[in-house]
Amino acid sequence: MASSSVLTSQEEDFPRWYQDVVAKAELAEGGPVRGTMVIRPYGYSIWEQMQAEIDRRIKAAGVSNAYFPLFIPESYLRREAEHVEGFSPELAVVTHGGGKVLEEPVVVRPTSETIINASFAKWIQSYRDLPLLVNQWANVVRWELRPRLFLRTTEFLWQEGHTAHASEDDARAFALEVLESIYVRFMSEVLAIPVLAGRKTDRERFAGATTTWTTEGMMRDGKALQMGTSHELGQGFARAFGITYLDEGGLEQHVWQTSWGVSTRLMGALVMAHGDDAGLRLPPAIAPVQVVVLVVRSEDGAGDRAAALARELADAGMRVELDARTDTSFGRRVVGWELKGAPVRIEVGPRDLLKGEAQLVRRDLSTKEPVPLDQVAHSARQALDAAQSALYDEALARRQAATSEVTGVEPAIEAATSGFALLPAGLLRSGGETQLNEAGASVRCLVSADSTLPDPSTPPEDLTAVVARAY
RNA sequence: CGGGGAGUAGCGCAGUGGUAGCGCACCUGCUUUGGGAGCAGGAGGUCGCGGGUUCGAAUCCCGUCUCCCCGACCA
Repeated sequence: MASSSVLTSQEEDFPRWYQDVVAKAELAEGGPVRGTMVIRPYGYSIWEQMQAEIDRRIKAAGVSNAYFPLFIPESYLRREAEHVEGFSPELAVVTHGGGKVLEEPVVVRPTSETIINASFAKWIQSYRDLPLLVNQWANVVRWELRPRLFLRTTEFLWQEGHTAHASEDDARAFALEVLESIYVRFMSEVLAIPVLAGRKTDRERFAGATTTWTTEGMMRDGKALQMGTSHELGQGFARAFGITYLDEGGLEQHVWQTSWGVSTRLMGALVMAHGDDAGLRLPPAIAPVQVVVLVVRSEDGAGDRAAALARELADAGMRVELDARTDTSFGRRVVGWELKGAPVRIEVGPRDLLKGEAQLVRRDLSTKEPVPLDQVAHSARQALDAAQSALYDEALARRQAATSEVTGVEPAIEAATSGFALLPAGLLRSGGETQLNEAGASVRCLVSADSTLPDPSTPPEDLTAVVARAY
């Protein structure tokens, strides 16, 4: 009867709670090789929603999808010095193929800058070929010693965009457009997670980038999660791979590039930003099942009425599932849907029909209220809209309450034990960032004084450092 | 790589030399179904692997493999 023992409570042990939810909501489980992950059908359906939303936005920005090989010649990685140095500790290298030792080992892509830029070098001849805007949806492998489902796995799924531009300004503008118009908006409007958009410090910068822009979200335990990055790559890869074009004056120029990605880590963000002790709380915009119509008991026409309601809701454009199982108790089915985070539940039983109503339950608030049968579609739509903004508002209020302004490294470390610390970056001086790292915290990003995206030209020491513990 | 643990049913665990067990999950039947139902019956294990000691090993000894936790990098 008690539903309290379904999950470890967040307060008791947040990491354990996370593991419990991922397992019991049937999102994912570990694969046979350490660090690998089986994404289960329900988890994958959420990822598919994310993909659809992100893909639509990427295409709206003028980017085309393509696909590049999983295997990359090892020599490609070596062409950009900082890039190979950054990735070599986590590379999976294939040394045998077809029963023979390979003449040149191939690496399983940890990211695709090198192999994509080899193509770009062939495709780009003239300024008329620019900008070149390409994205791919793919799996990548980065060998992980301490894996956690969705957050850090050896193999993960992502989208990686790669672009080439005629000027540094064009490249920078595009990197920032992706960050703000695609990532920040997707995360806040669809995932209902408020994020801080800022610049990475040199220490946290992507291997091979000149500037890394990031979006950082706060999880319910006060820790930060990097949710997406957009890099300015400068001309490093262009020089390494000979990506040149003739400008309007007939002069040979190297292109300026960007790359940017979000991964299945977003699944972890979704779980940890909204979930509570009863399970997931999915924002309606991303929920595979927005409304579940639950038949309490099928007697006295309740089953038929529920099925009709489900059709009505689907016709009204909602993603609906009818749960008419009679071989499982009501309580078990309720707990199951709470674990899976369905935003709205419509309960229909004989007792309700006698009163001409159904029960509408909002997952985000745990409120249950009767709704006249002929108004269910209208009420469900309203509840979905309300839940979407309520989840965002709650997450934002939580972050604001757990963010404090500090004026020194020590107070920043203290504040980071429970949330974000805003520290004038000039106060970090030489050893500040190291001191933070030794204490288990880090500079998640640099933002302007009002916590908005900083102007690219502002020197780091004039910005505000967001300090937190991070996943 | 340094330190600390663990390998027994799908999952979680108990079992210090004498017939392989418990909870959950699973199967069958009946009663149930308005917040993880009850009863009865049932299926499921080369006890990580190899060797040794012993009348007899999940248990003791030797070896070996794997996994997990804590310390440096990463979407």
